[in-house]
Amino acid sequence: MRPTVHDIAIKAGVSLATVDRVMNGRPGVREKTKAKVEEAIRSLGYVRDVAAANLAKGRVYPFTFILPLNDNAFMAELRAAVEQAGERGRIERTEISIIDVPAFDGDALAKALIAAGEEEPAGIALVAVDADPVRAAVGALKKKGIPVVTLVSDLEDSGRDHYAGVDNQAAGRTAATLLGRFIGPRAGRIAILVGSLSVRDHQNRLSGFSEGMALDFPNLELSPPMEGRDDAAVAERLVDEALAHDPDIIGIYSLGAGNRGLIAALEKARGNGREIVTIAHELSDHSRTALENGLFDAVLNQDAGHEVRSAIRVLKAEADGLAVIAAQERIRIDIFIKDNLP
Amino acid sequence: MRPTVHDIAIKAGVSLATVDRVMNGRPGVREKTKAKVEEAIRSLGYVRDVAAANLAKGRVYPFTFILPLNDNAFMAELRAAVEQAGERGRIERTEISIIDVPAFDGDALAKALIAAGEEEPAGIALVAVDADPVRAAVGALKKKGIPVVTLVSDLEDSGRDHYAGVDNQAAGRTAATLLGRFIGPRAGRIAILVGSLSVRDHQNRLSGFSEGMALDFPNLELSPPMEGRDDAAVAERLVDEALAHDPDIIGIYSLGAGNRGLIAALEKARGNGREIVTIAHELSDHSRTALENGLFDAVLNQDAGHEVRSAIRVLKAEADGLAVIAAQERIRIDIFIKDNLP
DNA sequence: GAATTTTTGATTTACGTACATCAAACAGCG
DNA sequence: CGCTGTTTGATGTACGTAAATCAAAAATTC
Repeated sequence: MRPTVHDIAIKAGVSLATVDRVMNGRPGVREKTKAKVEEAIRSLGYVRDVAAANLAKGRVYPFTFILPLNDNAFMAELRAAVEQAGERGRIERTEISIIDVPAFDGDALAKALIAAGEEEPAGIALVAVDADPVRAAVGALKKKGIPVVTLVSDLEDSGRDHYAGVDNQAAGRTAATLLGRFIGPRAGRIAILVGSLSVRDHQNRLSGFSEGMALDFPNLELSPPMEGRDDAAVAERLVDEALAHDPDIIGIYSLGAGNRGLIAALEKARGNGREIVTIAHELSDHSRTALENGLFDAVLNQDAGHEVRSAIRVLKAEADGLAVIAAQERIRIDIFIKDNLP
Repeated sequence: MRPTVHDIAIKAGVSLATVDRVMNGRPGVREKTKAKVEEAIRSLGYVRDVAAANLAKGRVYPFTFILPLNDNAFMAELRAAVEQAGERGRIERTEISIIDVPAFDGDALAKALIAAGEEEPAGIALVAVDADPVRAAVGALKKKGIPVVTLVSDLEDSGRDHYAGVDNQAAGRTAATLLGRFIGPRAGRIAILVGSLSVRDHQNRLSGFSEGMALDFPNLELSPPMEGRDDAAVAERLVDEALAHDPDIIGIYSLGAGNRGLIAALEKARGNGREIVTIAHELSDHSRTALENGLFDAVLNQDAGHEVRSAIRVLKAEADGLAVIAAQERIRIDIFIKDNLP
């Protein structure tokens, strides 16, 4: 049977109260006694029953998630994941509230952060926009002692406690390798569709992709990136134009959202007898279908659910002043092709 | 504040005892009263505090895992995952014991299953070997009412409750697509290295691979599969011989374990100026290094930790007579290339 | 309407931990 | 030695649920 605080008390030859004092860092215990208790804990291999502890504490963790009002599938999934976590939160004693902000708008995000801080939550998660007001707002939150984690898109030099998202540089390199190898020895040009270069994740993907391409595939040349603002209509127009004006385009890397528009453009291209090797990001109903019918050759994905759960774990740990096992919180870059769709 | 059983009792105008009777299916409650209570539960949105419930029940779930004595990295990882789950089990109130059996030995496995059943555990997980005695043993366990899940390798028509592992047919197809596309339009022959065709997972991978190859890559011909018994030395010899005798081999699909031997053979081939496009299974230190230095082009992986945790979740649900959300328990086929290593 | 059975209520204990309070034992000091 | 302050013990309550017991009330049967 698993040891309890009672067993510790007996083993250490002290009272329950003293064990409690040691375990919860309360004052009034001599060093010698403390050592005895800690020795007993070690030798019995005691681990605190977290469920019982939480039950006794009755503590709840109010967390605030700040999400961009983006109508693409990935953000919808992310939002759903947060909401789901909120429901399950009743069990994990978290209480999650969501604040919406316009997408790609640093000032609005900074304002939202400050407002969120007023409520003194136990932690804040945000999808960062790379802008100085945001950096400042995060700094202010940290000064107030509120744990902050960035979600999906990071913000360097902001003092955030953790980044719950994929290594986007690596994601870009992954895309480069797959695209280059799928295309093979042919020479040609690659079009790049980004959402916005004002978010770190897109910047990093682009840089990783360019780096990987330059290194391994001299036969392929990159066109300057097109900014689609994660909007299907804009993306469709941009891709249409690019394909029309440049017959040498034989591959596309779409590193943002707005896959619907890209798919529409690719369908037209296929109608004209043109096959373009394409790699996109984020698995959704649309991108899944595109994989199945061969319009997309691969999709790189980050699991929104994993990211949200990781963010919550980290926020909780920070709130409790516990250490975070970084390796355990690493979010994987999933590669999907038509054959390994989940 | 979250509603408790007390709130339910008040809302329904009954006593706590009656609420308890309804919630735990105890007898002695009129239909009308039961309906009142259930209505209160619904309207208040009550969800049982699982942590508190488990605490009160003090129930433990003794589970038995039967694992093959295989010295390859994947099985070691699987074993480690089970052991880790065992330690964490103190919290989740599971008590996991491991039974070792010789690898690929149906009779030994069947015997172990019967012995495990004698102990009347709350559930049994096994890495199945495709043999009739095993099927019979599983059937006997089910007749005794013991939940059984297969792990990593499935066993059809055995009555097992669940399979916690990847879709190996799909994994084989995935390998075919990647290998075919990486090779490109060149013609040549593909060598196939299997562990043993007496386990379902290897059978299924092979069949998926053959199917995918035949369908999409007529330029590539398959050599008959070589059985390496997941042993590094055997694998090395087989691959050496194959490469020596057949200069047309331009790709290898290794669908079992024993990557060390394969890597050794590939290194020799590279020394002779021969580059072979290679896809293997299971991410380990060896295969990771092989990816990094280009000996492997892709590695397909199943996350042993996920599989074990899924198996435990399912066993627990079965033991409690709860439904399993199959979609949630699907194990993904991870694709790794040099750029997205975790 | 009395006897019987079924249903419900009231109350208690337990799970493992957190936290508070009060009393007792102890140490150090002049 | 008595005084002060520190350390420890003893004890109780709480968290939300499970499970049991016994008494009381209601419904059913004859």
